[in-house]
Amino acid sequence: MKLHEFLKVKTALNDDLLSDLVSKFKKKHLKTGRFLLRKGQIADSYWFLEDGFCRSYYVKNDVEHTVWIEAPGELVCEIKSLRLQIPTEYSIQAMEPITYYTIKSEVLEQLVSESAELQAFMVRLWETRFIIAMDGLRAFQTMGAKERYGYLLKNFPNMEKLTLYQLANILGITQSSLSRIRRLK
Amino acid sequence: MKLHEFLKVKTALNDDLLSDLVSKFKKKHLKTGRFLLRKGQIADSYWFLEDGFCRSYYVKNDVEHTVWIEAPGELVCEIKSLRLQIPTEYSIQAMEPITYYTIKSEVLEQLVSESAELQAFMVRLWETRFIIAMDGLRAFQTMGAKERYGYLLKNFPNMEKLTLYQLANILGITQSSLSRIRRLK
DNA sequence: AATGTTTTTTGCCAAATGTCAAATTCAGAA
DNA sequence: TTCTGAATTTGACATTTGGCAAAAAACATT
Repeated sequence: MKLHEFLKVKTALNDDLLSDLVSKFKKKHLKTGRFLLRKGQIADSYWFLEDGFCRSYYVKNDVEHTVWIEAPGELVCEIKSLRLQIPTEYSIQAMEPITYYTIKSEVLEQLVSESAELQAFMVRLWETRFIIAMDGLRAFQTMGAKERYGYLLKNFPNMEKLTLYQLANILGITQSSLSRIRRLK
Repeated sequence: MKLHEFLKVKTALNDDLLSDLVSKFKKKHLKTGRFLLRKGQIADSYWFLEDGFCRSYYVKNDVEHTVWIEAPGELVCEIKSLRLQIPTEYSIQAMEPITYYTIKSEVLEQLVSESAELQAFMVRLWETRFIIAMDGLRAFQTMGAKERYGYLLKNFPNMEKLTLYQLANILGITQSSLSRIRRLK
């Protein structure tokens, strides 16, 4: 079971606590195109993606902007909506049939508050996300589109899963620009 | 004492633990232009900025790129270098005479590991940073330079402290472009 | 006030990216 | 295979942004 492995590797929980934690998750499935979260909802869960990719997108002026891709083996959470209790600006959609485990945030956070190991895990989780986000920001601040494209592919090979249009969104450029960038390299 | 207030508000520590924690920080000062951290060093501390602003910048091809501004009342930490134990890519420089408190990461993290309240505080700290970073990423992905400029000023009025050149860096454009954007608005 | 330094603005032109639409390619369904 | 719809590429042209250097403005020092 991937969730079990994930938590075993990432936390220092003993087997009892680990099993207890895992048992609090519910296994679910989603067909291609269905949503883990839809714009306007208030997020109240964490999801562990076991299998299949999702993409997060943002809608502005009736246009979809894909902002990120969620890969199997990741603990996914729309923390802004969850923490501020505001409707989320994002939709998280299954790009293919997915298997995931879900846990309500109150349940997870109750467990977290009772376990130093789990708290440490959460700190690391958000630290790591923050580091990745800051590296991305710097890519926008200091690189042109071509260089950013190379950076993204090198560090996130998963991006190959996206359509040209979606990948261009993530790079902050148009699909025609990305197509031309590809041609020249 | 600003540090004391900061921790009192942000953590749910009782007065004893709070005072104990505060006592582990050392108060320091830095003159304008001096560094909290220099490129190539391995970060091993957290800093609480009590007074005065700093800027973080990144050097690429011998050119400085200001990437962010650190304001009084913030707990500052170069988490990538600290966590991965790699030389930092950033320099953090005092933009004016600053007063700050410093604590070694081992010391803080030891205390954190012993206190559920402090652990919760650290989780919130990095969650919040992550949210801000993701909003910034989305600004790059979905806005042009003009709109991004408006967004930045509205949400981070501190940016007024920066020179045109530094602000342009943060926006990912050149100073001449920013100057032109300003003229038109 | 005079001087020197830094910051900002501006002009000129080049390069990058955007917009829109049509052509082409690709992939799956029939 | 053939057909169909989606994805990608391409062309023509507009707009934005960059690079560079000089001019102008703002600031600080004497």
